[in-house]
Amino acid sequence: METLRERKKQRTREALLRTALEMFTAQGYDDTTVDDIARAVDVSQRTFFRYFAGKEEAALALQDMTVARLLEAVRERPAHEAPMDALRQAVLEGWDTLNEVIEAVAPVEVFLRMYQVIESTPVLLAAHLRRSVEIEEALARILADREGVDLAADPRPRLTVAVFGGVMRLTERRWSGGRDHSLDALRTLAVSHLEGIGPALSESWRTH
Amino acid sequence: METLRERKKQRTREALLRTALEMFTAQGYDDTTVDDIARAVDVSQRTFFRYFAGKEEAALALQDMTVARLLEAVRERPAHEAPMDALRQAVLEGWDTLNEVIEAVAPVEVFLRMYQVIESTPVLLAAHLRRSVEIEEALARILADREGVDLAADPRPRLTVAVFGGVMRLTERRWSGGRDHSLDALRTLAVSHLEGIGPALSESWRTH
DNA sequence: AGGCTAGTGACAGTCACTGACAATTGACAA
DNA sequence: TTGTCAATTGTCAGTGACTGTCACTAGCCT
Repeated sequence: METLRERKKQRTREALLRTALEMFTAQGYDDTTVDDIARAVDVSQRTFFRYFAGKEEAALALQDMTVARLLEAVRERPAHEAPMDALRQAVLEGWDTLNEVIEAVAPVEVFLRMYQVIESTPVLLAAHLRRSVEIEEALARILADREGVDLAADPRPRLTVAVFGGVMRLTERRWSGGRDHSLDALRTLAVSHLEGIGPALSESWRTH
Repeated sequence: METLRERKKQRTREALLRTALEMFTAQGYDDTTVDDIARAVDVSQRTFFRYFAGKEEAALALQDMTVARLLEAVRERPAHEAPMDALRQAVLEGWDTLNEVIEAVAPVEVFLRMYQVIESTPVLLAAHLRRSVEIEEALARILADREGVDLAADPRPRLTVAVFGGVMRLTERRWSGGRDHSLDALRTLAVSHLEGIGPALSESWRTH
């Protein structure tokens, strides 16, 4: 059983996060000050920064929660799958179980809306991209492990992940720039992009 | 002939930029305040912000100067080249003529050292990555134009650029994390990575 | 019950950045 | 050359993210 103190902390953190996400999606990231959030939760601004390293961290918290799951999913993919297939399947799997991961904090709808906010807020997009670099490094390690190659000597794990990551970021961008902001549209677009890598890399497009 | 006023402005801007780059590479980005830079150039802090939208813009100015050249180079690549080849050749070409572009402001050495600073400074790396998104969008437009396809309907231009961009960012990262920080090492690594895309995407690595 | 300590609020300070206004200085015509 | 206009700059005040410090409160544990 958790102690009262721990439960209180948990509640404060969740209140801050929920309020922050609500305000970010409602009035935009830049137009929401940390003071606003703290005031709405009725804690001091200083307390906000005791729970989150910065405003960005709160904004990206939901996306962050899905990362651990993704890495796990890749690790658990059957060994016979080609690396790129394992990555694809793991991502799709992650989206299927999205709700289980974030439901304690926010509904899937908020997760998806935060993606729009991220893509349309330069400073948030920048932070998001920087984080994906770290995720890609972790993925490369997992792939190297899975395939039994030496990450220091063999560039293929990082290369595969770089290609995959580039395509996934394109997917995020086009999805959030499009009209259909459903999870299903995201899935469809991702699969279509991943299948399109081969054709796109072929010699010329004009000979159709 | 330029007017005196314009020459003065030019001189102020270059002094600010040169000083900023010098301080960034010498003592790090975070440890250099805008006040430091302004004081060193003997202008007010306000003036710094009249020449640069922010501290980041000064830090990324050199890298920015090479972008226009890169886009031009892609446009001028022979039409028979495959899209990915055109991108590769344009980048290599850009590095060959690097000095011509930036010599008015700083030597190539500073350009290369700023890359280390960017890669090792989270907030700068984030800004750099965000900018590459915009560059990729421009590249996709150029490719679509070159190949005569409709960017809105055909995902191949963006897909190609996404893959290319992912691999180039991997190149930057590994280069700056390595030992040899020469332009030649960067070239070699880029070529090796671009050639490795195919093999990395193959079914399995274990069958060698 | 009372000491210990984690968690918090209040306060002061730094740094990036912005708006407003006054002072300066180059440009240009009379 | 001189006076006017406009561009450039400095000063000042303010906002917002973030950090260090310190005293205080409240849960914890004996």
